[in-house]
Amino acid sequence: MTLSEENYLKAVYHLELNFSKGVPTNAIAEEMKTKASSATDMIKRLAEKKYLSYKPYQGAKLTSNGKKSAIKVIRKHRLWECFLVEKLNFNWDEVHDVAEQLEHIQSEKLTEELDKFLGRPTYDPHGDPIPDANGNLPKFTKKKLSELNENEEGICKGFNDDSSSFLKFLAKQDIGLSTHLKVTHIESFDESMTVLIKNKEILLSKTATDNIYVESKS
Amino acid sequence: MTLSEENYLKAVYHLELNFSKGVPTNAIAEEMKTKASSATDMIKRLAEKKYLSYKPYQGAKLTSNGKKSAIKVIRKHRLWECFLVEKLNFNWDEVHDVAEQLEHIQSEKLTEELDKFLGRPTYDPHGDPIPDANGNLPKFTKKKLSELNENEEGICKGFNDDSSSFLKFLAKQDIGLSTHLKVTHIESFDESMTVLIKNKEILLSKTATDNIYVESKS
DNA sequence: ATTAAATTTTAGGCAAATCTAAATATAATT
DNA sequence: AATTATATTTAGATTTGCCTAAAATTTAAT
Repeated sequence: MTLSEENYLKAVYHLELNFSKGVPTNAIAEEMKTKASSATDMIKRLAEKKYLSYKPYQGAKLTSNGKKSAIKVIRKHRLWECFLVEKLNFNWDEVHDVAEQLEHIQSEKLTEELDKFLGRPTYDPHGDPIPDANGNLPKFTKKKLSELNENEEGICKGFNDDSSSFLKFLAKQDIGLSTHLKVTHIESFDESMTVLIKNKEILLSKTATDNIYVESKS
Repeated sequence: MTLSEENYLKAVYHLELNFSKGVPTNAIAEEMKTKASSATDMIKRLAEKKYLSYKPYQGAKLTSNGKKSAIKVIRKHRLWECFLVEKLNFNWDEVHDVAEQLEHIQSEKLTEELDKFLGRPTYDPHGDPIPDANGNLPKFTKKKLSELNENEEGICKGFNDDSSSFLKFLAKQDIGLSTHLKVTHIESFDESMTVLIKNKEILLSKTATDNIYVESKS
């Protein structure tokens, strides 16, 4: 499989979350930052190679084979992101471009040893789950903090905004991955939230709670 | 610069050690496992881009620019080899193919942080010197153990044979990177060597001493 | 020095991945 | 339902990197 084919598979995989009954050519083209005609060409090739099923004008769907390949790439991407952040002092917002390159390195042994070296992480620095060697995702429904109700608790599992100002804000409030938190109050008029973190009560705006992902107890 | 261009530059760099007055097209083609006509094509492109100078039928020579680019790739290759061996439990003879892929990852920060993470190594697991960020090689004239005279000492800096039988042999004799050794006797009729390693005298065949590199005191 | 052998280059083609422009099919609107 | 707009596909070109076969050049040998 070529590098470009891998990238297309990944794109289709991500898009299937929003287009469950066939991913439109245009959506793929947009995701790949290319033209629809180029996307058509590639879709045809991937269909020929049985990575996806495709009928003209009806969009594309990954086969189980295609899905498996996509997940392999995603696994590598997220493992490398962990490596970059935890071992090489990268910030969350710096890892993506490099991980986009590293995810295409072909070596079963490398992936396996990297996984081991990192202590078999289950989430990447953005809080996205890392598939295991068999392609199984940890069953974890990512939920926005803003979706929790009063008195519900959760464990912080990721963030949706990588801007350095947001990161600084989080650091100041002492919020990080796997931080435990409990919603003590929700202000109805602006949906701001009072949250208990490490025995301290903190007020978070709706904008903030929309960008924090938690794993909820309930 | 494309991946293929980088590989050609690296090939020419290595070949210049043997062909100081212009690297023949055929040598490049052989090194790249491709045909002479393909090599000609690429040489022309690299010449156009000022990575090397080239006159038809006269072979190729790297420009200072081309040399700099080649050294950058080599630096990354050797750093990754260190990483694979020291952190991910690869054996010396397993690293090459993966390092061939990793050497093309583009990220100044990645290279710099990897170097730091590894403790700024100066030699890779094969004993080859690692250029620093400015392209400077540690001044170390690689010498075969077989080139030492009686009573000379040296520090083991690399091996030329990656076969697992040779590696096992080395392990059994307790010879590794940076092992100190002293030549106590050379048998003139077969050039076998008696070597003092960690207070033990060991007999090594010419075949063995030809494949062990040392940094000599003198 | 002429011929023979080896090396190198040119010419013409092919596959991957992209593009623009034109044609076709589907969806939306009046 | 006919028309307009949007989405998708096709057709034809381009670039990179490779190939084979033929032509040209250099080197070696008689």
